Amino acid sequence: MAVSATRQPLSRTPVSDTPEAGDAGERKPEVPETGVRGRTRRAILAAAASVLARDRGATLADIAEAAQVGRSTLHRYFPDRQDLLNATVADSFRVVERSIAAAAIDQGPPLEAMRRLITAMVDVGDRLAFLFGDPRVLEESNACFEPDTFEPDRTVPTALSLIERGQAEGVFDPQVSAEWIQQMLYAITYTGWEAAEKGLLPRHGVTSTVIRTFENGLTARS
Amino acid sequence: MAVSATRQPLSRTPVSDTPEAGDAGERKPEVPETGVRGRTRRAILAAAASVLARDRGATLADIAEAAQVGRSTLHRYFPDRQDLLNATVADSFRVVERSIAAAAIDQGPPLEAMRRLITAMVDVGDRLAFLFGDPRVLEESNACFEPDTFEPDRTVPTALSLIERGQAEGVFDPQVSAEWIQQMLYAITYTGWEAAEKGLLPRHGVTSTVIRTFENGLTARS
DNA sequence: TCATTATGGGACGCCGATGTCCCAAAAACA
DNA sequence: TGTTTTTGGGACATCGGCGTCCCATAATGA
Repeated sequence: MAVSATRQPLSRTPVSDTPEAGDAGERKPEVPETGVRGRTRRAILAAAASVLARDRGATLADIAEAAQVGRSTLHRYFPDRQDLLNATVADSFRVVERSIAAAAIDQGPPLEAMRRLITAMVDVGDRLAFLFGDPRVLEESNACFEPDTFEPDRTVPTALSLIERGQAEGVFDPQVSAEWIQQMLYAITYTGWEAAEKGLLPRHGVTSTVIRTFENGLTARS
Repeated sequence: MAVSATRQPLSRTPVSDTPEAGDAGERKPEVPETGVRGRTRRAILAAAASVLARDRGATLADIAEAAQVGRSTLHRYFPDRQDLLNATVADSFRVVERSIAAAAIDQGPPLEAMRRLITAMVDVGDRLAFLFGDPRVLEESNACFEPDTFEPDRTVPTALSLIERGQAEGVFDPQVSAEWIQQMLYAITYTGWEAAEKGLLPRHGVTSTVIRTFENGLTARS
């Protein structure tokens, strides 16, 4: 993995690259994205995230096959490999953000909020694995983020803010940096996802195990 | 990363592919591996582990450059990319095993043994990052391991045995599987190495932070 | 049913990484 | 110093993934 969530990327807002969503940004005089196109597009994006999460360096043919789509069709939607990568990053961000937003981690006791956050993260495990599994995925797609469009406040409450709030309230370990806790949050979640992936952990047990490890570590509680 | 330490690979013994070490296995009628050859060979292997740990998919030219060696020289020592990969895996195993062996994790209280183990693992962080950073690295080099040469008993005491011993003595969490603890052991160590790698954590603080997180998790202790 | 749109697969050229070969220069050794 | 070993870099062919183009076919929808 790498689980490198530097620069709390969840607080960055991707440049409008989501055609089917709101059309606030620029003119979209292209085909109004009929239902068919939207469906194939989403299928490709989902397949890309899923395949790349399990195998970085997967070929475009692999992704097309996973999406049950011809390689030409894939190229028709995403001319470049980089285009596909950027779009998949942006799409995965939206999926993850939506899941996290539903957890309302800025409300309630930090410990419970963290449990909701972990649950939300495990739910979108493959997207997280894609986004943070390889540091380069994010770095290379950084180009598609507008450095000016920083709106860290108007965005989804970040994990980091929850961590800092928890530390301030004496719930999370104040001896280590908030960034470390964030890194470990991703690392533990990723490990849980991976363990389930290879059958080492039952799917339904991932969340509780991750939460348990996050809160107690790996020694026995007295 | 991936931190996939399935099948407790540290208990497997690679097929004799270490020319400069003992010559117990087979006839080695080749050049008796003079000092020069040994040094360049080790330089290449170290560079390969280091570079590949930080960038899977690094090119052979990258590795040669990092080893301060011409690309032809690299090919002279390792004709194939796969050859280099296998040799680097075997070499990294030896380095890691040696470091772990020095920790004598089969002696003393489990908690202290674990602290020594973590210290030893952090010391060879880049080797671990190479070995477990990408599940495929190990899978693909599995071919160079003799399935018959299984000697799980005569080998270095494994982390798993320490974990099981600790669980039996009520020191490590008995509610989760030993395999999960092992996975997390690699994951936390890897995260610490990576954090230091990107300057997020001071080098000297990695070990203590990893130990702290392993033992206590990320919530504040009462 | 008919026109439009989307799809899949094949053919092709391109390019970077790989692996091989060769030779002159540098280093090691006697 | 002279011989042998080792090295680095260039030249070359190969291979696989990528990106483009084209066309017959299937799906959509009016």
